[in-house]
Amino acid sequence: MKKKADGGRTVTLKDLAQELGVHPSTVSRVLHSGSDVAKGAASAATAERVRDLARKLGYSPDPQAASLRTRRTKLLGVIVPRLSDLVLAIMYEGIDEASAEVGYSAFVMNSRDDPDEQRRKIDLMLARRVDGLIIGDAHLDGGLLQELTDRKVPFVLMNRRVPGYPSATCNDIVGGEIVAGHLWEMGHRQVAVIAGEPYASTAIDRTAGFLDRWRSLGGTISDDDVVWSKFDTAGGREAGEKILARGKPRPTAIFAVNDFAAIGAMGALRSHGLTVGQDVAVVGYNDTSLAAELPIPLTSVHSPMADIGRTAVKLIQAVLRGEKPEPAQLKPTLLIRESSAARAPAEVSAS
Amino acid sequence: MKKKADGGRTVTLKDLAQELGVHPSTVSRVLHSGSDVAKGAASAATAERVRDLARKLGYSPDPQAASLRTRRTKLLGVIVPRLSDLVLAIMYEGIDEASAEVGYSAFVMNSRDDPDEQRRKIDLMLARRVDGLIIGDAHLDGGLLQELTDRKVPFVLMNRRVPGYPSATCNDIVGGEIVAGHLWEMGHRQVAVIAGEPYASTAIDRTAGFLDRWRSLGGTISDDDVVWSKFDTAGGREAGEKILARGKPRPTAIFAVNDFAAIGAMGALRSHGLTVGQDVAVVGYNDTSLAAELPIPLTSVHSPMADIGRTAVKLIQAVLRGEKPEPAQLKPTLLIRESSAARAPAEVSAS
DNA sequence: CTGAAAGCGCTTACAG
DNA sequence: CTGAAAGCGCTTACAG
Repeated sequence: MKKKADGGRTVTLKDLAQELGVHPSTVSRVLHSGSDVAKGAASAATAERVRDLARKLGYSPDPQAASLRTRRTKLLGVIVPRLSDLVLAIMYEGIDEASAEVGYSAFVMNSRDDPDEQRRKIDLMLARRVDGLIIGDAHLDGGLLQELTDRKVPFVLMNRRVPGYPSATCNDIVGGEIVAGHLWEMGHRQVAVIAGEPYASTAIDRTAGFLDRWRSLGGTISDDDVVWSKFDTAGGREAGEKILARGKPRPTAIFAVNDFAAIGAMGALRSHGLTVGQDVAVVGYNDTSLAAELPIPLTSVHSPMADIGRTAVKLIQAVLRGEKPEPAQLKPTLLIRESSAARAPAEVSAS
Repeated sequence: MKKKADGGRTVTLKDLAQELGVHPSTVSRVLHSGSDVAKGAASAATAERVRDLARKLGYSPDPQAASLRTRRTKLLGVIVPRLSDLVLAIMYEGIDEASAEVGYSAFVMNSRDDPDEQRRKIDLMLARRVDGLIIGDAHLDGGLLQELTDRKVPFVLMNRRVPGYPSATCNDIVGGEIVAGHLWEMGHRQVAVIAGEPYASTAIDRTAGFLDRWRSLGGTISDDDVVWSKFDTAGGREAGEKILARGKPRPTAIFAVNDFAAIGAMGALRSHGLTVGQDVAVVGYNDTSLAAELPIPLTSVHSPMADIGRTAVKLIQAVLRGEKPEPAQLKPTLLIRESSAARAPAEVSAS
């Protein structure tokens, strides 16, 4: 743990210099040179004495002082819709780890997907002088992003992408395609999609991937088979109710672009006396830790959430070095579980 | 949004002073005086000119520079077991909001309930020079806390308490009592507890509250009816399996001290062909957003998670003012749902 | 009411 | 190889 100098004060560079009888600048130089040799910073002997004492006294440099001088805070700002969304929480865990590894610290804030709040939170981050931003709640219209670009604020997107900007996401189009292939193969021909929020690329891409593949397999699916919804459980339940209330034969399978929405849909199905996995197949997305452990385990597209967060950190580092990194799209994989493991029921009556 | 000066540079105090033809210290004084009158800081006229220009140029003070001078960073460090634990994520949302309101910013880090990691993360926080710590993963043995006290690091506990230290928690003893009362009233006489991790006060208090009330109602419950477990879904499933495998009549009700563990237990029950809410009642704790929306809605003790986070911020502020605040115990309430709404089944065969 | 100075802890050219 | 100085942007007694 961090040690204090005798007086109870925190150890400073000056303390080290004084005790060693050298100039503070020498100490600083040594501590910034490669750890083995003191390449040009000081004699090998001096360097060793400096490093030994620093270790002994538990010296840790004051980051605010350093950043005042270097004009870099080693701080990253992260904006997410909600940290209580498990998906974003896990991405943030990836960010936190990866940024610590490269000497950065991260702040997170919630925007609740509200444009005013996004602005407000970004301002708070910039007021704290973060070196760069990781934006996990980008909206497809993207006016805000253009503004940030104009103002030369370094940022990358995570979780949701917007064409033209660096981003770390799951390849959601492929994810949607995989689900279509799976359900088609299981014999389903009547399906519905709980599509999420139309301003989010995750929703758009997963849905588009699904529809494209479905149609290319010869399937038919109409506009009212696609129900937009909130990403949470309540939103999924609502969408599920809507699907069952359309006065046309109910689908034999439902693809929800998010596990929580899928769980909500499972609830709606059960309220109507339907058994998930038997009467209606359900597939979710993200493979959150819950999916495998639900009473009826949920088939879900696994997306490498922590890796997406880690990748976002790599990308922002590149941006801070002045590069323009390509969007990274990480690979999804389907995990088939009880909720969609049975073949489609032979026929379906109007619900 | 933050404006830049003409040269693209960030606006500084000096810029303001220069443009107004006054001394930087005057600007600083004005900006720190109460917003209406410039009590002693400058003439009303000067004060107004300063404030107008500051607003016009979008001046925002450099926090690292200020903190270098004031020796306070307005930074709070928060340690949690896992941010991907919904309960902690919501508490953190409360912290984030409340600290922003008082001009603080918060960092979060995961300890995964590992003592070495707790130390490491605390060191990282202190290296960043946080003013104080909010610890959400305290272990009851508490050696670490004594150390922090000795080193005069300001901190408060949240979520889990340890006697003798300031903390913001749910009144978990009362929470456990309420559940015992409810299950007793519904006619249950054979019950089991999925108790969580024995190093966490949440687990200990909820279990103890339950057992005490249960016995005072005349109920009997033996040691092997209490199964310790991890707090997550997988842990709950395991514990559920263990309860069903004991070779004695299965309980008619299970109290899991955590919603996720409860969901896991529901899964285990279903695998054994049992229907939750009919064959076996299940009660969880925290009333996470999922509980109400599950296929079989889960009875759960609501704990005011966001409020607990907000309260922790209030407490740490008090500690930073040199006070010694009393532990705050927020009130739980029971929400009865389908998983425990039916009366206990009349008789139970060995499972 | 306002100015001038000192200094928080660090880093970084610049000398020598 | 090492020292000395300047300065990052701010705040805070201290004068006047």
